Amino acid sequence: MKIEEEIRQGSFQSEQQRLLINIVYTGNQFTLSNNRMLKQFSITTQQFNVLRILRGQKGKPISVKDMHGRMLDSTSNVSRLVDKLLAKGLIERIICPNDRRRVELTITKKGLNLLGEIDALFEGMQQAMKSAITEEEAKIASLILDKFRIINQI
Amino acid sequence: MKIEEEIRQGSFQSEQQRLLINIVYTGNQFTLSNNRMLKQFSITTQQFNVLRILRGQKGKPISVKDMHGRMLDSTSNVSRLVDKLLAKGLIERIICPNDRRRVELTITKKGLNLLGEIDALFEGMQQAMKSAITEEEAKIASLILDKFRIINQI
DNA sequence: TTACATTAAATGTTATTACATACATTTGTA
DNA sequence: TACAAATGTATGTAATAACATTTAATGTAA
Repeated sequence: MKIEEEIRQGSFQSEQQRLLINIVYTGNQFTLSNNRMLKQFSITTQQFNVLRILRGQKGKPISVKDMHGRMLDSTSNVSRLVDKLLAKGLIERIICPNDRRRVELTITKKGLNLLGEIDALFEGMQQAMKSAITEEEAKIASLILDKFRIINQI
Repeated sequence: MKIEEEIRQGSFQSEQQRLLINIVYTGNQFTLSNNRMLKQFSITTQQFNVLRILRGQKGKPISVKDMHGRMLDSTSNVSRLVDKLLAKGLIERIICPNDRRRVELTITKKGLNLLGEIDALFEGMQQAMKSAITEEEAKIASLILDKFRIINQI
């Protein structure tokens, strides 16, 4: 469905404005759908993102600050996300001996196992995405979004 | 900057996966930037959206339910947004005489004036968007996003 | 008409956001 | 060494989000 049908808006000031609304709307939908999917595993999207970044580190620890820089939602409070994940035994938290201000994070086996379970569910979404648009279309859209993002720097 | 540089992620499972991350990240950035811009007018992005939908009605009232269906963030609690906007005198709220369950909303002159002030500020963003990407690019990206959104229906 | 289902809006509740601020540690410089 | 500035993390907070539930009005069928 076209974005103007989804939100029942007749017209936009410009195609660029329409795209802006489309991005925000589509992003919100994905986030919401992800939240619901992850609820059965008792974690939030943000916690899931922390876990995935840690898995991507392949054992190499990462500081709270660096984790923050890599998250999709730059306002997220990593300290508190870490608290939650620690309480569930999904990550480990070690104060860096060289610089005692720093806190290094790693994922536990339990965390990896949880991600493994979730991966299976996300396979379906991977397939759905591939049947919705081609690889070429995805590349084109990503390039346009990359350029479009500069308007935030104002 | 490319999305993989923004979030310092080396690679993605697929181009479609990369686009998904790109949409969510870009949408979050816009929302955040909007929130900050609107703060000087003491309204939130959601309240702003309600006001804009009401202005688009050109005087024709809209119910809380229909307002909900047209919002970008489908989880927003319109009743409470209405409370806030009412308290500021930006909208009016009338119980529908034909169906007393329904509540009809309209924007006040004060609300229209506020939108007018904000419009001026958004002009700059409109220009920035137009210099970032062409009309053609915006159309192409919107079409791809429209197709991509079907993956949420799973 | 009565009983029950359905619809529209409001309200309750708990967790999370979006900041601001504080705290501890380290760095740079005289 | 002393000491201000900078850095990394944690905490305080008021507002908001994400539901679940409730209230009130209407629709519908026996």
